[in-house]
Amino acid sequence: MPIQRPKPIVEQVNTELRQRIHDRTYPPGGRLPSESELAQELGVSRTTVRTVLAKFAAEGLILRKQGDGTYVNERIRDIDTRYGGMWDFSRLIEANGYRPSIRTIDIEQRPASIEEATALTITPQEQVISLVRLFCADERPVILATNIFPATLLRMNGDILDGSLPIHKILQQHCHEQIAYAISDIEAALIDEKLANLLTRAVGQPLLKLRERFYNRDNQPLVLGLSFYDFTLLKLRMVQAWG
Amino acid sequence: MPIQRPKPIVEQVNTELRQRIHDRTYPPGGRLPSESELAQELGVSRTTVRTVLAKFAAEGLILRKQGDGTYVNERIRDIDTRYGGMWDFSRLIEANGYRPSIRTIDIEQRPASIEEATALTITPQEQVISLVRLFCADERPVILATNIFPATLLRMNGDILDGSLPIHKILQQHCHEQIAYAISDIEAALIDEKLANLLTRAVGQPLLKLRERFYNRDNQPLVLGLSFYDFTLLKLRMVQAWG
DNA sequence: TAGTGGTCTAGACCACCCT
DNA sequence: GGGTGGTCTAGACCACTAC
Repeated sequence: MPIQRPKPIVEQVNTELRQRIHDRTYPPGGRLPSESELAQELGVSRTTVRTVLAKFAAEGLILRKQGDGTYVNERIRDIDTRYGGMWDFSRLIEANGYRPSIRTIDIEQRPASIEEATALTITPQEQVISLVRLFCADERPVILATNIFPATLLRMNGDILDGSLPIHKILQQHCHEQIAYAISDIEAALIDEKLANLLTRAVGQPLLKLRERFYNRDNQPLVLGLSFYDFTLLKLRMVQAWG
Repeated sequence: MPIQRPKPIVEQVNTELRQRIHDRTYPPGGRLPSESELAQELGVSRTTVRTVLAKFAAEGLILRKQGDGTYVNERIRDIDTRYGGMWDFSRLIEANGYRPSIRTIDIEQRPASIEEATALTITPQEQVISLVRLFCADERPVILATNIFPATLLRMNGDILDGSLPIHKILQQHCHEQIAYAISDIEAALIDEKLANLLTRAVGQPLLKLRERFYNRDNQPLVLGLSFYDFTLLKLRMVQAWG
């Protein structure tokens, strides 16, 4: 396990310890070495180790007991808690034990609607890119996701969007924009005929509906997301740790 | 603003700075003093200030720009992002701008079902407490919440449960147990006749359904939660920050 | 009592943005 | 150049738990 100086040490320690938990070097329910031991072994300060362990504890991945030790949480070990879980549908599908694939249903450039223009702080005349994709788990459709962003964000105009990428990667690659945070509203909806067709489910059944807005560090709206989520195949699971 | 030594300094700084953002001492979109200035003014180390600011940044409450400064996120300022948001329904109702109230629908002691016993790691013969409550926003019913926990957890047997408390306070007060983390599954459901009656909504409309499991630091299951959530009145909103 | 995690400090150096 | 946030260190002291 070579710690390389040029890359942030905290990131390297994070990756290494996460790996050790995942590959059962530190078994489920088992105790980790003490912070001092880890610091010495990895050649970093105890503060650095604590930064990483604090992150794990916030995810519920480990349980820390003062005066005792740090233990791997066997209930969380296999849950991918990085990011909020909703950003990257492919990872979500993988975390549920399926093989992810993506079908691009539609991609078009058109003027923004009133609502879209308001949310993106542009004028209704301005052009937006609308990207509609179907995420599948083992070839079974589970999520229908629509993303809308201003066409002016596209740096390389002749470029063809890579529909296999998660939306934050598309922004990064095609627009040189970095997503800083997202606000998501979770709702429920009924399957209509169009959705039933795409998701191969029965009309009238309940679905999860996710409305998302993504912003960069300058608080500029980048993308809108509207997703329909078949929770019968895919668990939308959140872990919340106290403190 | 008196910083008292006996209580954790980080907590005091957290409270103070959160207050300043909330009461517009640092106005929406405005810039905070630099970390060094804050450290000096509050009489703490820069590390301590950074610990607090890192937490705010993770909630999306502030936006930090290297070489520039730290800014209040006007889009998040009024969103209560502490805890995951789903634990404390009364706070959730308040955060949406309503006055919360709670009606206890039913409270009983009975043997655990197979599923309950499995989830709580007890035997089906063992007794559980079932607490059904209706949370209202300005007297309008919005959440029907059922909590189930082993009767053996109750320390004071003659005691009457305080139905006005959030579940983690009940555990604390009546069982001397501290919730360390929770796992929540978010689903959608259709309103049936019973729900329609309690929530005064039409049969067949979609609802959010939350399945929650709460654990203590020893990874012992404490409580199960099953809640039906009327998202038309109450936004279930999550903020996810990148990094 | 020994060892663990919890708290907090002081300060070094770097990368980056502004003017 | 001067100030900002980003990274990292070494070490002190405390609170708690197990033995």
